Amino acid sequence: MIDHEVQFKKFLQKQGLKLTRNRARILEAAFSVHEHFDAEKLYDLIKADNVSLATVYRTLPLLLEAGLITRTVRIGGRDRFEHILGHPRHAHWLCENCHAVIETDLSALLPAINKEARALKFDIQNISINISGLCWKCKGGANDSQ
Amino acid sequence: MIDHEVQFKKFLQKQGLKLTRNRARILEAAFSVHEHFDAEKLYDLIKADNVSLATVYRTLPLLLEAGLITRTVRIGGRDRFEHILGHPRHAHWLCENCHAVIETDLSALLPAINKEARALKFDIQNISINISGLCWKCKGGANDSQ
DNA sequence: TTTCATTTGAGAATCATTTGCAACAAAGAC
DNA sequence: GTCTTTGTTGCAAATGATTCTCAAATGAAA
Ligand SMILES: [Mn+2]
Ligand SMILES: [Mn+2]
Ligand SMILES: [Zn+2]
Ligand SMILES: [Zn+2]
Repeated sequence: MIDHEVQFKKFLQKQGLKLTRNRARILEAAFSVHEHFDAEKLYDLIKADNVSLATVYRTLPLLLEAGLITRTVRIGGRDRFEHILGHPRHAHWLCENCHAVIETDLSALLPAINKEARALKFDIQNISINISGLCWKCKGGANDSQ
Repeated sequence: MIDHEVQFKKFLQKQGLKLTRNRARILEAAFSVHEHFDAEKLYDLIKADNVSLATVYRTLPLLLEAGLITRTVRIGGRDRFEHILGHPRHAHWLCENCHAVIETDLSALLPAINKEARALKFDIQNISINISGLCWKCKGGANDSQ
Protein backbone atom coordinates (compact mmCIF):
# COMPACT_ATOMS: atom_id res chain seq x y z
CA MET A 1 0.00 0.00 0.00
CA ILE A 2 1.41 3.33 -1.05
CA ASP A 3 2.08 6.28 1.17
CA HIS A 4 -1.07 8.23 0.50
CA GLU A 5 -3.25 5.14 0.71
CA VAL A 6 -1.97 4.46 4.20
CA GLN A 7 -2.72 8.04 5.15
CA PHE A 8 -6.21 7.86 3.69
CA LYS A 9 -7.00 4.58 5.42
CA LYS A 10 -5.80 5.93 8.74
CA PHE A 11 -7.97 8.99 8.30
CA LEU A 12 -11.03 6.98 7.33
CA GLN A 13 -10.71 4.56 10.22
CA LYS A 14 -10.51 7.44 12.64
CA GLN A 15 -13.96 8.45 11.35
CA GLY A 16 -15.38 4.93 11.40
CA LEU A 17 -15.30 4.86 7.59
CA LYS A 18 -13.92 2.21 5.28
CA LEU A 19 -11.29 2.26 2.58
CA THR A 20 -13.41 0.69 -0.15
CA ARG A 21 -12.36 -0.32 -3.63
CA ASN A 22 -14.06 2.77 -5.06
CA ARG A 23 -12.40 5.17 -2.69
CA ALA A 24 -9.00 3.63 -3.32
CA ARG A 25 -9.64 3.95 -7.05
CA ILE A 26 -10.53 7.62 -6.74
CA LEU A 27 -7.49 8.30 -4.59
CA GLU A 28 -5.28 6.59 -7.14
CA ALA A 29 -6.77 8.65 -9.94
CA ALA A 30 -6.22 11.87 -7.99
CA PHE A 31 -2.55 11.00 -7.67
CA SER A 32 -2.17 9.87 -11.26
CA VAL A 33 -3.00 13.36 -12.54
CA HIS A 34 -0.20 15.86 -12.29
CA GLU A 35 -2.22 18.94 -13.06
CA HIS A 36 -5.32 20.49 -11.55
CA PHE A 37 -8.42 18.36 -11.89
CA ASP A 38 -12.14 18.62 -11.25
CA ALA A 39 -14.67 15.95 -10.30
CA GLU A 40 -15.50 15.20 -13.91
CA LYS A 41 -11.86 14.65 -14.77
CA LEU A 42 -11.46 11.97 -12.11
CA TYR A 43 -14.74 10.46 -13.21
CA ASP A 44 -13.50 10.18 -16.78
CA LEU A 45 -10.43 8.34 -15.54
CA ILE A 46 -12.35 5.68 -13.63
CA LYS A 47 -15.85 5.42 -14.98
CA ALA A 48 -14.77 2.27 -16.79
CA ASP A 49 -14.61 0.67 -13.35
CA ASN A 50 -18.26 1.50 -12.66
CA VAL A 51 -17.54 4.24 -10.18
CA SER A 52 -20.31 6.80 -10.27
CA LEU A 53 -19.88 10.54 -10.46
CA ALA A 54 -21.82 10.85 -7.20
CA THR A 55 -19.20 8.76 -5.44
CA VAL A 56 -16.46 10.96 -6.79
CA TYR A 57 -18.29 13.97 -5.40
CA ARG A 58 -18.76 12.19 -2.09
CA THR A 59 -15.08 11.25 -1.86
CA LEU A 60 -13.52 14.60 -2.68
CA PRO A 61 -14.42 16.16 0.70
CA LEU A 62 -12.86 13.15 2.40
CA LEU A 63 -9.62 13.61 0.50
CA LEU A 64 -9.68 17.27 1.44
CA GLU A 65 -10.21 16.59 5.13
CA ALA A 66 -7.55 13.91 5.05
CA GLY A 67 -5.13 16.53 3.79
CA LEU A 68 -4.40 14.60 0.62
CA ILE A 69 -5.68 17.12 -1.87
CA THR A 70 -6.31 20.83 -1.84
CA ARG A 71 -8.74 23.10 -3.60
CA THR A 72 -7.19 25.34 -6.26
CA VAL A 73 -8.38 27.95 -8.69
CA ARG A 74 -12.04 27.65 -9.67
CA ILE A 75 -12.54 27.79 -13.42
CA GLY A 76 -15.77 27.78 -15.40
CA GLY A 77 -17.91 27.30 -12.33
CA ARG A 78 -16.19 24.05 -11.41
CA ASP A 79 -14.23 23.34 -8.26
CA ARG A 80 -10.72 22.21 -9.04
CA PHE A 81 -8.21 20.34 -6.93
CA GLU A 82 -4.67 19.04 -6.91
CA HIS A 83 -2.96 16.39 -4.83
CA ILE A 84 -0.58 17.38 -2.10
CA LEU A 85 1.97 14.69 -1.22
CA GLY A 86 5.20 15.38 -3.03
CA HIS A 87 3.87 18.73 -4.19
CA PRO A 88 5.40 21.66 -2.37
CA ARG A 89 2.87 24.39 -1.64
CA HIS A 90 2.72 27.04 -4.32
CA ALA A 91 0.85 30.16 -5.34
CA HIS A 92 -1.41 30.28 -8.39
CA TRP A 93 -1.37 33.12 -10.87
CA LEU A 94 -4.51 32.99 -13.01
CA CYS A 95 -4.82 34.91 -16.25
CA GLU A 96 -8.36 36.29 -16.55
CA ASN A 97 -8.04 36.38 -20.31
CA CYS A 98 -6.55 33.06 -21.42
CA HIS A 99 -7.08 31.15 -18.16
CA ALA A 100 -3.44 30.15 -18.02
CA VAL A 101 -2.36 29.10 -14.54
CA ILE A 102 1.20 29.79 -13.45
CA GLU A 103 2.56 28.29 -10.25
CA THR A 104 5.26 29.81 -8.08
CA ASP A 105 7.11 28.73 -5.02
CA LEU A 106 5.68 29.77 -1.68
CA SER A 107 8.68 29.51 0.54
CA ALA A 108 9.32 33.24 0.64
CA LEU A 109 5.89 33.80 2.18
CA LEU A 110 5.60 30.88 4.58
CA PRO A 111 7.57 32.26 7.52
CA ALA A 112 5.39 35.36 7.70
CA ILE A 113 2.23 33.28 7.38
CA ASN A 114 3.23 30.82 10.06
CA LYS A 115 4.15 33.64 12.39
CA GLU A 116 0.70 35.14 11.95
CA ALA A 117 -0.92 31.74 12.55
CA ARG A 118 0.89 31.41 15.84
CA ALA A 119 -0.30 34.85 16.88
CA LEU A 120 -3.90 33.96 16.00
CA LYS A 121 -3.65 30.48 17.51
CA PHE A 122 -5.00 29.33 14.17
CA ASP A 123 -4.59 25.72 13.06
CA ILE A 124 -3.78 25.91 9.34
CA GLN A 125 -5.24 23.19 7.14
CA ASN A 126 -4.86 24.80 3.78
CA ILE A 127 -3.16 27.83 2.31
CA SER A 128 -4.58 29.21 -0.89
CA ILE A 129 -2.86 32.07 -2.62
CA ASN A 130 -4.44 33.06 -5.89
CA ILE A 131 -3.44 36.08 -7.84
CA SER A 132 -5.54 36.99 -10.83
CA GLY A 133 -4.78 39.41 -13.59
CA LEU A 134 -3.22 39.30 -17.02
CA CYS A 135 -0.29 37.12 -18.01
CA TRP A 136 2.48 38.64 -20.06
CA LYS A 137 0.96 37.29 -23.25
CA CYS A 138 -2.43 38.89 -22.68
CA LYS A 139 -1.13 42.08 -21.10
CA GLY A 140 -1.00 44.11 -24.29
CA GLY A 141 -4.17 43.86 -26.38
CA ALA A 142 -7.58 42.64 -25.25
CA ASN A 143 -7.46 39.26 -26.92
CA ASP A 144 -10.07 36.61 -26.48
CA SER A 145 -8.18 33.37 -26.73
CA GLN A 146 -9.34 30.20 -24.98
CA MET B 1 -20.68 62.44 -6.77
CA ILE B 2 -18.54 60.40 -4.44
CA ASP B 3 -15.13 59.04 -5.16
CA HIS B 4 -16.09 55.54 -6.17
CA GLU B 5 -19.00 56.77 -8.26
CA VAL B 6 -16.63 58.89 -10.29
CA GLN B 7 -14.37 55.92 -10.77
CA PHE B 8 -17.27 53.70 -11.81
CA LYS B 9 -18.63 56.24 -14.27
CA LYS B 10 -15.21 56.68 -15.83
CA PHE B 11 -14.86 52.95 -16.19
CA LEU B 12 -18.31 52.52 -17.72
CA GLN B 13 -17.85 55.31 -20.22
CA LYS B 14 -14.62 53.78 -21.38
CA GLN B 15 -16.68 50.69 -22.28
CA GLY B 16 -19.51 52.63 -23.88
CA LEU B 17 -21.76 51.81 -20.92
CA LYS B 18 -23.94 54.07 -18.84
CA LEU B 19 -24.03 54.87 -15.17
CA THR B 20 -27.73 54.23 -14.67
CA ARG B 21 -29.81 54.76 -11.55
CA ASN B 22 -29.76 51.01 -10.86
CA ARG B 23 -26.03 50.66 -11.22
CA ALA B 24 -25.44 53.64 -8.97
CA ARG B 25 -27.80 52.12 -6.42
CA ILE B 26 -25.94 48.80 -6.48
CA LEU B 27 -22.59 50.54 -6.14
CA GLU B 28 -23.90 52.52 -3.20
CA ALA B 29 -25.15 49.37 -1.53
CA ALA B 30 -21.81 47.65 -2.03
CA PHE B 31 -20.10 50.51 -0.23
CA SER B 32 -22.66 50.72 2.53
CA VAL B 33 -21.84 47.21 3.71
CA HIS B 34 -18.68 46.93 5.72
CA GLU B 35 -18.44 43.15 5.71
CA HIS B 36 -18.35 40.55 2.97
CA PHE B 37 -21.49 40.36 0.93
CA ASP B 38 -23.02 38.21 -1.79
CA ALA B 39 -25.42 39.07 -4.60
CA GLU B 40 -28.45 38.28 -2.47
CA LYS B 41 -27.26 40.58 0.30
CA LEU B 42 -27.06 43.56 -2.05
CA TYR B 43 -30.42 42.61 -3.49
CA ASP B 44 -31.99 42.64 -0.03
CA LEU B 45 -30.65 46.13 0.50
CA ILE B 46 -32.15 47.60 -2.65
CA LYS B 47 -35.05 45.46 -3.79
CA ALA B 48 -37.36 48.10 -2.36
CA ASP B 49 -36.20 50.30 -5.24
CA ASN B 50 -37.33 47.72 -7.80
CA VAL B 51 -33.85 46.61 -8.75
CA SER B 52 -33.91 43.00 -9.85
CA LEU B 53 -31.57 40.29 -8.69
CA ALA B 54 -30.56 39.75 -12.33
CA THR B 55 -29.31 43.31 -12.50
CA VAL B 56 -27.28 42.81 -9.35
CA TYR B 57 -25.69 39.76 -10.94
CA ARG B 58 -25.06 41.71 -14.11
CA THR B 59 -23.44 44.59 -12.26
CA LEU B 60 -21.08 42.66 -10.01
CA PRO B 61 -18.68 41.76 -12.84
CA LEU B 62 -18.59 45.41 -13.81
CA LEU B 63 -17.65 46.46 -10.29
CA LEU B 64 -14.97 43.79 -10.31
CA GLU B 65 -13.48 44.92 -13.61
CA ALA B 66 -13.64 48.50 -12.47
CA GLY B 67 -11.49 47.54 -9.50
CA LEU B 68 -14.11 48.69 -7.01
CA ILE B 69 -14.80 45.37 -5.37
CA THR B 70 -12.93 42.12 -5.02
CA ARG B 71 -13.97 38.52 -4.66
CA THR B 72 -13.37 37.00 -1.25
CA VAL B 73 -13.94 33.68 0.45
CA ARG B 74 -16.69 31.57 -1.12
CA ILE B 75 -19.10 30.25 1.48
CA GLY B 76 -22.04 27.93 1.05
CA GLY B 77 -21.68 27.83 -2.72
CA ARG B 78 -22.12 31.59 -3.00
CA ASP B 79 -19.58 34.04 -4.37
CA ARG B 80 -18.81 36.76 -1.87
CA PHE B 81 -17.27 40.17 -2.35
CA GLU B 82 -16.08 43.21 -0.48
CA HIS B 83 -15.48 46.76 -1.57
CA ILE B 84 -11.96 48.00 -2.02
CA LEU B 85 -11.63 51.80 -1.70
CA GLY B 86 -10.43 52.65 1.77
CA HIS B 87 -9.93 48.99 2.56
CA PRO B 88 -6.30 47.98 2.69
CA ARG B 89 -5.68 44.55 1.17
CA HIS B 90 -5.82 41.76 3.71
CA ALA B 91 -5.64 38.01 4.05
CA HIS B 92 -8.65 35.91 5.08
CA TRP B 93 -8.46 33.16 7.66
CA LEU B 94 -11.54 30.99 7.39
CA CYS B 95 -12.53 28.57 10.14
CA GLU B 96 -13.88 25.38 8.59
CA ASN B 97 -15.89 24.67 11.69
CA CYS B 98 -17.67 27.87 12.69
CA HIS B 99 -17.11 29.78 9.43
CA ALA B 100 -15.59 32.70 11.27
CA VAL B 101 -13.53 34.94 8.99
CA ILE B 102 -10.49 36.70 10.44
CA GLU B 103 -8.70 39.37 8.44
CA THR B 104 -5.03 40.23 8.71
CA ASP B 105 -2.81 42.82 7.19
CA LEU B 106 -1.03 41.91 3.99
CA SER B 107 1.82 44.36 4.01
CA ALA B 108 4.40 41.81 5.15
CA LEU B 109 3.73 39.74 2.05
CA LEU B 110 3.29 42.38 -0.62
CA PRO B 111 6.94 43.10 -1.41
CA ALA B 112 7.64 39.45 -2.16
CA ILE B 113 4.48 39.17 -4.27
CA ASN B 114 5.21 42.28 -6.29
CA LYS B 115 8.72 41.12 -6.91
CA GLU B 116 7.42 37.85 -8.29
CA ALA B 117 4.90 39.70 -10.46
CA ARG B 118 7.68 41.74 -11.99
CA ALA B 119 9.63 38.58 -12.75
CA LEU B 120 6.59 37.00 -14.41
CA LYS B 121 5.61 40.20 -16.20
CA PHE B 122 2.20 39.58 -14.69
CA ASP B 123 -0.31 42.40 -14.39
CA ILE B 124 -1.99 41.88 -11.00
CA GLN B 125 -5.68 42.68 -10.77
CA ASN B 126 -6.54 40.89 -7.58
CA ILE B 127 -4.69 39.18 -4.78
CA SER B 128 -6.59 36.56 -2.84
CA ILE B 129 -4.98 34.95 0.16
CA ASN B 130 -7.23 32.52 1.97
CA ILE B 131 -6.07 30.30 4.75
CA SER B 132 -8.49 27.72 6.01
CA GLY B 133 -8.32 25.64 9.13
CA LEU B 134 -9.56 25.89 12.69
CA CYS B 135 -9.79 29.08 14.70
CA TRP B 136 -8.60 29.05 18.29
CA LYS B 137 -12.15 28.51 19.52
CA CYS B 138 -12.74 25.42 17.42
CA LYS B 139 -9.23 24.02 17.69
CA GLY B 140 -9.87 21.84 20.73
CA GLY B 141 -13.05 19.76 20.46
CA ALA B 142 -14.99 18.93 17.29
CA ASN B 143 -17.87 21.32 17.89
CA ASP B 144 -20.60 21.97 15.38
CA SER B 145 -21.52 25.55 15.94
CA GLN B 146 -22.92 27.72 13.16
C1' DT C 1 -39.02 64.53 -30.19
C1' DT C 2 -36.84 61.17 -32.98
C1' DT C 3 -33.50 57.79 -33.07
C1' DC C 4 -30.74 54.05 -31.78
C1' DA C 5 -28.06 51.57 -28.58
C1' DT C 6 -28.05 50.05 -23.99
C1' DT C 7 -30.53 48.41 -19.90
C1' DT C 8 -33.84 46.02 -17.31
C1' DG C 9 -37.38 42.82 -15.05
C1' DA C 10 -39.40 38.48 -15.16
C1' DG C 11 -39.09 34.08 -15.64
C1' DA C 12 -37.03 30.16 -17.93
C1' DA C 13 -32.81 27.64 -18.56
C1' DT C 14 -28.19 25.93 -17.01
C1' DC C 15 -25.41 22.99 -14.84
C1' DA C 16 -22.28 21.76 -10.95
C1' DT C 17 -23.17 19.62 -6.79
C1' DT C 18 -26.13 17.23 -3.38
C1' DT C 19 -29.50 13.88 -1.76
C1' DG C 20 -32.98 10.06 -1.03
C1' DC C 21 -33.33 5.51 -1.27
C1' DA C 22 -33.09 0.67 -2.13
C1' DA C 23 -29.58 -2.73 -3.24
C1' DC C 24 -24.70 -3.82 -1.92
C1' DA C 25 -20.39 -4.78 0.29
C1' DA C 26 -17.05 -4.62 4.33
C1' DA C 27 -15.65 -6.37 8.71
C1' DG C 28 -16.15 -8.43 13.10
C1' DA C 29 -18.37 -12.06 15.90
C1' DC C 30 -19.55 -16.55 16.02
C1' DG D 1 -17.68 -20.28 6.39
C1' DT D 2 -22.44 -17.62 7.99
C1' DC D 3 -24.72 -13.94 10.40
C1' DT D 4 -25.35 -9.15 11.52
C1' DT D 5 -24.56 -4.67 11.64
C1' DT D 6 -23.26 -0.55 9.58
C1' DG D 7 -21.25 2.01 6.09
C1' DT D 8 -21.32 2.47 0.80
C1' DT D 9 -22.93 3.05 -3.82
C1' DG D 10 -25.53 3.82 -8.25
C1' DC D 11 -29.26 5.99 -10.04
C1' DA D 12 -32.32 9.46 -10.68
C1' DA D 13 -34.38 13.34 -8.87
C1' DA D 14 -33.71 17.66 -6.38
C1' DT D 15 -31.26 21.87 -5.37
C1' DG D 16 -29.75 26.35 -5.98
C1' DA D 17 -26.62 29.88 -7.55
C1' DT D 18 -25.86 32.09 -11.70
C1' DT D 19 -26.88 33.06 -16.57
C1' DC D 20 -29.74 33.86 -20.37
C1' DT D 21 -33.80 35.32 -23.42
C1' DC D 22 -36.66 38.69 -24.92
C1' DA D 23 -39.82 42.26 -25.10
C1' DA D 24 -40.56 46.64 -22.96
C1' DA D 25 -38.23 50.76 -20.92
C1' DT D 26 -34.71 54.22 -20.74
C1' DG D 27 -30.67 57.23 -21.73
C1' DA D 28 -28.01 60.22 -24.56
C1' DA D 29 -27.42 62.69 -28.53
C1' DA D 30 -29.01 65.26 -32.31
MN1 LIG E 1 -1.21 24.03 -8.47
MN1 LIG F 1 -12.22 40.89 3.87
ZN1 LIG G 1 -3.20 35.15 -20.52
ZN1 LIG H 1 -14.04 28.37 14.42
